[in-house]
Amino acid sequence: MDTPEKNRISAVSFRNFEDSPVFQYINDLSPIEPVKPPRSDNILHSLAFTSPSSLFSSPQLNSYRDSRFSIKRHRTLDLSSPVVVIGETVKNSPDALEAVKITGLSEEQLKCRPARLANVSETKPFKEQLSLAIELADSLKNGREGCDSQMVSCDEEPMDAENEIGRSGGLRELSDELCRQTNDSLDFDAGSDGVLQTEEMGTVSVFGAENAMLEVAGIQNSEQQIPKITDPKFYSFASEPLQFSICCNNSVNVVEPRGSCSVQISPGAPEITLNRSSKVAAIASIAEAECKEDTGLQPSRKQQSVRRRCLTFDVGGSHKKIPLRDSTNDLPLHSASISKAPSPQECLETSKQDTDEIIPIPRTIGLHLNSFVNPSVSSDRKKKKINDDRDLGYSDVKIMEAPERSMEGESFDQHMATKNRKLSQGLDELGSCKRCKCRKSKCLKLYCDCFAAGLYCVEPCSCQNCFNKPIHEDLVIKAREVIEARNPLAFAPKVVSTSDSAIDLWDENSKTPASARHTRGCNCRKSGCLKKYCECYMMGVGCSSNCRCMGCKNNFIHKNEKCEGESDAVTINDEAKDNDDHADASSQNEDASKSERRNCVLLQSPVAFRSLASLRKLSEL
DNA sequence: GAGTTTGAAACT
DNA sequence: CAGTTTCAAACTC
Repeated sequence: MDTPEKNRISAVSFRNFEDSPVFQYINDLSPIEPVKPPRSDNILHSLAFTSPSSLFSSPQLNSYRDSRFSIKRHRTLDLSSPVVVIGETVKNSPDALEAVKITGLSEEQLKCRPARLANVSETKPFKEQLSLAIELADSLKNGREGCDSQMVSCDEEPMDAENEIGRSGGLRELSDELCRQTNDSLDFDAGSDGVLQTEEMGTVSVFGAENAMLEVAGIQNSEQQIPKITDPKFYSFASEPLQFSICCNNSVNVVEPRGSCSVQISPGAPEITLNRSSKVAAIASIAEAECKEDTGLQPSRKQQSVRRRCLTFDVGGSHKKIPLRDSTNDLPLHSASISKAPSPQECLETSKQDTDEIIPIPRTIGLHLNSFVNPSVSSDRKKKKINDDRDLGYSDVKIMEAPERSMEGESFDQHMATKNRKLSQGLDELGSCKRCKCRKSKCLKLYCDCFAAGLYCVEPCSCQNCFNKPIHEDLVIKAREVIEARNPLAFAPKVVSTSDSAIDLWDENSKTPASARHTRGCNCRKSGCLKKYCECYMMGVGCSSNCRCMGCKNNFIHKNEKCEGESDAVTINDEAKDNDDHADASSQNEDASKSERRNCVLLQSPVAFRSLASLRKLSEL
């Protein structure tokens, strides 16, 4: 607790930092700010369609996301806890890697609170600890080179330094970052998220999440690894002998298990510690999740539809296994799963009971749904990946073996095949794979269907020079920002209801969005809005007054008209337009009727279908 | 599969 | 804001 004596010590120790230019810089940074979740009244517009994930900033349904805590990412490296931990770790144990990673982890968490700095880092001067950290990170970086190619498959594209950081994962990232910290600015790139990345709206990026899982599995560097999972609400990670945990509720706990110290930085904060046995917990929980998925405990389609690019596995939310990812998708496929894990509250309780026992891992791992992709990838490849990992010294392949053991007679291949089928089905339902063929846009413009839909490109895509991949997450985000700056609604659903009630939107018999309309309308000139060049037609909605099309024959039914009367179904817009088209009326009417029937029967676009499915589900709630 | 058409997106 | 260019999907052969 904050006794006067402790405060006095803190104040004295803090002076060690004040002289540091680094600290001065940090001190000038803006404080961390919580991000308010979107209002629920955005549901109708956001849940549907191609609305992006948390990676993107467009409003979206937040039903399954814990809105209690969101962190706005700051592009700064926090030097408070990292230095402390590194200093302690270097001094006390060979678990240097943990310390380095902790350095990265704390980036998001602590915004340089002097009191914390003072309390925790009494053992070494700030500069000394920092230099130790840099030295350590450098040495570790050199030792990690061989792992990079295994961690992620390289893109054919050369990567810039920024991407390189993101690709290589936390260690190199951290090392580079640390070096940069000392050499020039303290700018900490938000995209270098190998170790930890939290995103706005409280999710963790795919990249960060998967790396987090790697670390949970202890895969990266065998014995030196610590269990680590990240959560915007609750970060906890540990090493021996130092155990270190950070809570977002203004607390930092440092536990020296050998009994030397236990520093409670902030009064009232729960003490959360993890140790290496957490790896066992991770493995067990992942295995459990694998089994559960096969027994049907998968998230509903509704959840999937809401969680697009980055699925979030929040505290209090349902648990969703993060599926394996194909190596061609840039990220490791092993251990790319997170499973049932208790809430932080449960974590606290468990850890209090016995920190040497299996410690639950805090949840909230985000994942791009595209990681579901590539169900066709053979399990042999996955196995090969595992073996490769093993050859590279990734010790905890148990994380993949666990489901095999748990399957009682079902082979690994069968298990994977079953899972892949399910993933494939889910993928099809969501229409997640756009299979773009972009050549020049780098898949970072709205030309790219994948990008426009808030999806990463995946293996089925035949795009060239693609940057719309998790390893280029920074670029994706930036591209997104640029586009949204130009048009804030660029990523908004293109089809929205014109009705007040979502229930009205869905014609159960005809599967028709009776009141759905393209928000911006089309501008077709030659296609008559009867080909898929026309976005209205593509989305399965009729042209409306929003459209500026010429010779429109996409005579959809307006909200007050009935579907059965196909021949009568003429929109107001069409009436005006049809005045220009009387010469071709007879043949066109036939086409129009076909179009209407088609529209009434099926929303051909997966996006539109998904959108309406979401609306229908919403109406059922 | 190559070439053409089309309209949205991007650019000026 | 309008005109032009770029782009990738849709379409045709």
